[in-house]
Amino acid sequence: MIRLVVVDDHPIVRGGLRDTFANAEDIVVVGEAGDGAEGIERAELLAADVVLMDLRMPGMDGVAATAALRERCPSVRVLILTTFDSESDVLPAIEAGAIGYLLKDALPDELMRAVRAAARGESVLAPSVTQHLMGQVRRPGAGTLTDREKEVLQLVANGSSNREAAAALFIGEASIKTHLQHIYDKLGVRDRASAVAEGYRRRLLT
Amino acid sequence: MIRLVVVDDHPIVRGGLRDTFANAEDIVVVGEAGDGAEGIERAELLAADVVLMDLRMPGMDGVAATAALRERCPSVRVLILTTFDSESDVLPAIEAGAIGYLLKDALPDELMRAVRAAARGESVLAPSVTQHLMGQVRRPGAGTLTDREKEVLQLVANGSSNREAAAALFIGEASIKTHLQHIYDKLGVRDRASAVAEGYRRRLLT
DNA sequence: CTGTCGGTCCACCGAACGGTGGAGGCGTGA
DNA sequence: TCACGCCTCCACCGTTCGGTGGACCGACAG
Repeated sequence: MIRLVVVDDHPIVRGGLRDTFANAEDIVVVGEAGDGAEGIERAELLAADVVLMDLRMPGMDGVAATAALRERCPSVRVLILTTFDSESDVLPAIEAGAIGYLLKDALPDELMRAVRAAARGESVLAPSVTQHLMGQVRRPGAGTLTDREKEVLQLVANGSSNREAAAALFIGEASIKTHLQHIYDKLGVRDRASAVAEGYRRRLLT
Repeated sequence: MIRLVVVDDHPIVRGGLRDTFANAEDIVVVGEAGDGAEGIERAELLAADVVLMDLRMPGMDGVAATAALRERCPSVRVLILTTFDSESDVLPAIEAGAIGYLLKDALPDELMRAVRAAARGESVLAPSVTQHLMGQVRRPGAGTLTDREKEVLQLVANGSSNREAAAALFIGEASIKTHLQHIYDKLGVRDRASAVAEGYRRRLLT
C-alpha cells in the first residue's frame, strides 16, 4: 500500500485528487496540506511514501518544500504536480530533488501510474518537461553556478572588466579569469557576452 | 488666467494644492480628480491649460494618464508632482510627454512659478530630476537601436565573434565593429557583455 | 583520512576587442 | 535640393580576453 500525501493550496484540487486515488486499491491518501511547511510536517508525521506537490503556493513554495523534505526524509519521493512547465519552474524543482514532474492536464490513469513509479523510485516526467531537461543535460556541468560565480557574472554584466571585477571582490584578476572559465564551461558558451545572455535566459541575472 | 486641474489620489494633497493656488490671481483650480482616468476626463471637459499629475495612483497611474492625455489633448501641459525621483519614475513620465517634473517637497512659490512656466510651454524640472535626464541625454539616440543594430546585438548575445557576426550578415567585420560602437553609445556601455545585459534589461533581446 | 568541491592564484600566448577618426553610398523627408 | 540617418567599409593601436595547464588551501562528506 502506497501512502500518499497531497500538497496543494487549492481545496478543489485536493478533493479531485482524493477522488482519483479512491479508485486505486494500492494507494491511500493519508494526508493533505495547503502549503509547503504543512506538507513537510504531514509527510514526516504520516510516514508518507510519496508526496504529490504543487509548485506555486503561498508561504513556503513547492521547491523549497521539496528541498527541505528531501533533507529530512530522504526516503520520501516527491512528485511535482503543477500547471506550469516553464524552464524556470522545472529545473529548480528537479534540482531540489523531485523524482517526477507532471502537469495538471495529466489523465487520472497516468497520474496513478506515476505515483506507483515514484514509489518504486522511478522517474516519470511529462513530455514537455523532458524537453527542458534534455536541453540542460546537453550542457555538461548543468547550469548551477556557485554564489561566487554568480557574483562575477553579475559584475561582468554590469560592465566590469576582469580587473574591475577583481577589485570589487577584493581578489586577484587571475581568480576572475578562473571563475569565468568555469562559468563558460557550465553555461556552454565561449565568451563573456553570451555568458551574460545565458545568465539572463536562465534568470541568474537581474 | 491659467486653468489648472489637480490629479492626486490623496484628498489632503488636493486640498493643500487648492489652498496654495487660491493665493494666485492668475491661476484657478477648475477641477480635481483622484485617479488618471478621471483626470483625463476632467482636463478635457474643463478645458484645462495645465494638469498637475501625481504618478503613483490606484487605477490608471500618472504615466498612462499623461500619455493618454497628450494623445487626446496635445495643448494640455502635464506637470508631474510626485514624491519620487527615481530613474524608473522620471524617464517614463518624460517619455509619456510630461512638460515638467516637480517633487512634493517643492515650495508653494516654486510650484506656482512652475505652473506658469508650464502654461507658457516651458519645462521646469526638480534638480535631482535633471540629473537623471542628463544621464539619458548623454546617450544620444537614447535606447532606440536600429534593426541592424538589434541583429548584431542578438548575434553577439548568441556567442558570435565579430568575424562570425559579419559572416552571418554578409557584411565586413569592420561594419560589425561600427555597429557595436553605435550600440555602446546608445546603451551607455563600454563592452559587448554589458551591451547584452542592457539589451535584456530593455527587452531588446530574447 | 582521503576524495571532492569551491575558491584563490600563477604564467604565457595568440586572438579578439575597443577607441579613434575617418569615408562613401543610399534613401527619406524637409 | 540638401541635410540627415543608416549602413557599409578602412587603418592603426593598445588593451583585454580566452585557452591551457597547472598549484594550494579549507571545508565537508564518505
